[in-house]
Amino acid sequence: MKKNTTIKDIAKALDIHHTTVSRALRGHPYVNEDTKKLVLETAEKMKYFPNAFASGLRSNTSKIIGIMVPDIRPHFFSQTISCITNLAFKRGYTVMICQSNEDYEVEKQNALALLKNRVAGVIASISYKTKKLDHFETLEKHGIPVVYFDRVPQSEINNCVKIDNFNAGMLATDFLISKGKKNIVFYAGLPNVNVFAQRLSGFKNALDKNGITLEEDHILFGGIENKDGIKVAEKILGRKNRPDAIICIVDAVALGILNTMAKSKIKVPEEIAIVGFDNDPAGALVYPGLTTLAQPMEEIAGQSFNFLCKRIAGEEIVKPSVLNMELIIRESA
Amino acid sequence: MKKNTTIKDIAKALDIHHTTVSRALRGHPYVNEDTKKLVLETAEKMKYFPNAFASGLRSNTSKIIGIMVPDIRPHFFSQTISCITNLAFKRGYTVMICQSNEDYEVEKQNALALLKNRVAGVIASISYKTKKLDHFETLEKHGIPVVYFDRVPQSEINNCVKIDNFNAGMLATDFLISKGKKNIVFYAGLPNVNVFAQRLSGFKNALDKNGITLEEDHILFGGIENKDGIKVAEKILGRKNRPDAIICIVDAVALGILNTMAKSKIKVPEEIAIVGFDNDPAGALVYPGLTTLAQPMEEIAGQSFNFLCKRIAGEEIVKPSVLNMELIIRESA
DNA sequence: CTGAAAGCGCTAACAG
DNA sequence: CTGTTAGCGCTTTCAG
Repeated sequence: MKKNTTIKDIAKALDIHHTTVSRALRGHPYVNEDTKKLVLETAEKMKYFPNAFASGLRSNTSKIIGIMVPDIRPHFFSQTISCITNLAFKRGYTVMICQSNEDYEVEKQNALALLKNRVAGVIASISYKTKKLDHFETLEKHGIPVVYFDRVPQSEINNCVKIDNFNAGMLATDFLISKGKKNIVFYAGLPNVNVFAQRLSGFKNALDKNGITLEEDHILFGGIENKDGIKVAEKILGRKNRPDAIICIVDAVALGILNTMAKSKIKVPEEIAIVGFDNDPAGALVYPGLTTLAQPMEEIAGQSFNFLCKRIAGEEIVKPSVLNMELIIRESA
Repeated sequence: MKKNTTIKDIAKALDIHHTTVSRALRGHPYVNEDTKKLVLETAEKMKYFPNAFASGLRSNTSKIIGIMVPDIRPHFFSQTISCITNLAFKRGYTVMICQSNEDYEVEKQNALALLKNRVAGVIASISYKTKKLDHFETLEKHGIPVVYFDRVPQSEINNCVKIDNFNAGMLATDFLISKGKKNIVFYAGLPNVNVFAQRLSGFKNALDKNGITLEEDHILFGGIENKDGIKVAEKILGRKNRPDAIICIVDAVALGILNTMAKSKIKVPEEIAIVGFDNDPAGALVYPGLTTLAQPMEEIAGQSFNFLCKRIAGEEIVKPSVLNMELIIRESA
């Protein structure tokens, strides 16, 4: 293990002061062109790499941005993280990624880890269980700006990028109604998850607007995994008065339903149309393909990163970004 | 923006020396129990957070580990990154994640970024285009150990966790033969990608072992996306002498084939059986479900992290970890 | 344009 | 057990 080259080493080699080397390296204006060139060449030759600790210690900030999510694995998060990482790279930032696994205590510790490392800012999507925001407040108090996306705290007004889920719920419903469906079931997943509740409100609103009365048993709750879709499908197939369409707040469940329908030889979308949410890539691979509402992931990532950059630069965000989901029409509806 | 509390602030408040505070905070043995308790309490009260820059500057290392992958988004990578992140968290590490987008220059810059931040170690899966390893050598030269997984450099002998792809290719083939299939096509994807070539060798070997002669047109090459599967399926369906099984080096392509078969009302697996690789989650959601070979992702993550911890601790890895893929039997074969 | 001096926050070595 | 001293590598004054 070789000792790292420092600016002092370069200075010694060139018999100048290390301050000058520092200046030359950073493109400071007050440096003789020749000196500068010489320094740059020598740095290259001596394999100099700046020490982020030392500069961080001085500036008390880094070229790192923190990303906090509940889980890296779902398509939505891996996709947005990937986009943000690419954007960050272009601006000379490296990303530090934390996942809470939907655990409040872990999320808290992650925030502290980012604080210790004095990240320049944080982009976060919070865990379902997070009610208290003190760990984020701590970040802000230490001058680390936080921008939220997707799962934003209810109390946060401006520093966030969110989806108009109400509108998305309407969009899905209107689309099915326009296809002549009248007997639409809405699978709302877990109660008291904001995002889901908003989609449900959109559904109700669309029915209302179209003068369709909502049947009591047309709203279902339950888990949000594939296997839950199988349960739902079986329940629905057992009914005497079968619905002619199902809207599902997550694709995983919709795919479970789709699968069960295929096995039961129910024709989709003729007998039952299905619309999901979130544009899971599997939806494009199944047959029939799943019609779904997609988050504009690149835009979400772009806006979040943009907001964060602004906040890092000291600007204030005065209006949140509210983006719409897009209907992706495939075969299932 | 509040100034951060430092150990000196605590020292001043308690009228003791900051060295003592430092010792107390780190659980150094030579500290009076009472003093220690007092310091800990005061630190808590004054909202002290250690400054990673300062300690990093001293020790020239951090509690950060770097993860380098070509792309965060594919299921395999998001899954392994997620596992590694969780393991790292338990050991007090934070992770820094870099993606190269299969670009050698970006990979190089990412390595430098990790170097600047003096990460404690790196876990890497290299880009297809990476032939020169100087950026990784630079890391090693600066005392940053690198452990490779999945896409490991050919020259790397010990510090890696890899998959026995040859064996996996055999496994898939043997399975189909055991099901009575004789006329098996192998879709080998891009030529000169190691992983794929090894799977192909396994296929050839299995045929050989079973006394089946390999037909010229039973090995196909092409892209590795879903749409390439559609092309392949169409090509095969057009043949007078249709194969009775297809092995596909990636699930994405296998799923494209499966989809086309469903559309063409070809019975799977009766008329054509299909086996994929990599256990894409979509394979579990389609009907019929895709039989596939799965990487033991948790084990890969665990071994990689384990190797890295050993290397950080100064131990040498004397034998690479070679793991086997597991056959996941669903309906398609 | 260049140099000198000081200090960011922390820890290691040494002396009490 | 505690305090002193020094220094990690860099940047920011301030003085030439």
